Amino acid sequence: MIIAINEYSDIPIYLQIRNQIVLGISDGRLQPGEQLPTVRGLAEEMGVNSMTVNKAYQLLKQEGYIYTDRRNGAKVREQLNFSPELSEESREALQRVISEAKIRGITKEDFCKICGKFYE
Amino acid sequence: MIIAINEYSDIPIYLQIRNQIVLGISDGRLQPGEQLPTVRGLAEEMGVNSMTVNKAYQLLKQEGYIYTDRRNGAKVREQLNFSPELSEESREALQRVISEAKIRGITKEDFCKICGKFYE
DNA sequence: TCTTTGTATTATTTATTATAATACAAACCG
DNA sequence: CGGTTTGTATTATAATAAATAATACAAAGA
Repeated sequence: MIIAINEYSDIPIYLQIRNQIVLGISDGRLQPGEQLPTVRGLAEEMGVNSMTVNKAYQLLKQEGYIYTDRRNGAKVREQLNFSPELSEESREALQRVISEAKIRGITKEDFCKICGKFYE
Repeated sequence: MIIAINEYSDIPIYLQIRNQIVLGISDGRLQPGEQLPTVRGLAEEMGVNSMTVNKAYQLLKQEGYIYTDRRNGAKVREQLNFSPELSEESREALQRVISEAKIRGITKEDFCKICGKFYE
């Protein structure tokens, strides 16, 4: 899976990496059990420091999306056993998005249509 | 309107202020044309630096939510004439939220229900 | 004139982010 | 066994962002 960063974004690189991998898992481009690039390999490919990639992997590991093995690298977890509820961070982010939507006059129905597109 | 900040949040104070004011506008706690607290007043009330509040107001002004007057302070804009579409930032944030929701097994229907709650 | 408003300026401190250069333990490979 | 590759730890440094502090200014109302 191609991971590209936007150097002009105000989102830190390590978070952009984390976000893209989570997105890849969610849309199936990364399968459960699939091998991720090595820390050094991805760092070189992206032109960033390997510790920056490591930071992203540490976060993904802590969040339960991946696991790592000293020898075998990082893999997507086979069973992503999360609770079927949004995290606190996501709920707050969603509230911010919806507050903007309301101000812009986007109806609940239209908003759900937009969500549907992201759901595919 | 009460503006409270979470000092343990990883969101900068000036953004927390900005977010709460946008939220207040969206749910009607702040009405169009309504006077906002003064920069210095709000800073003292919240126990933060006045330049931090000023930074939030600058952002809100730039985004088109409020306007300021050297003598009369800051007010919510009467006509919030935004395009009826989400900003790029909001769309990206929504995509991140939905990617997490999908991984957690939350269906599109359940997600729309959650959105409905935020819409009131 | 005095006060209050947002704003500008300058400096300093703190925290975060990113890079750099190594090093280490574990485990696989030939 | 020796060499290589893996994630990880360490230490230092640089760059940037965030927050505070202390003033000062122009505008405008009382």
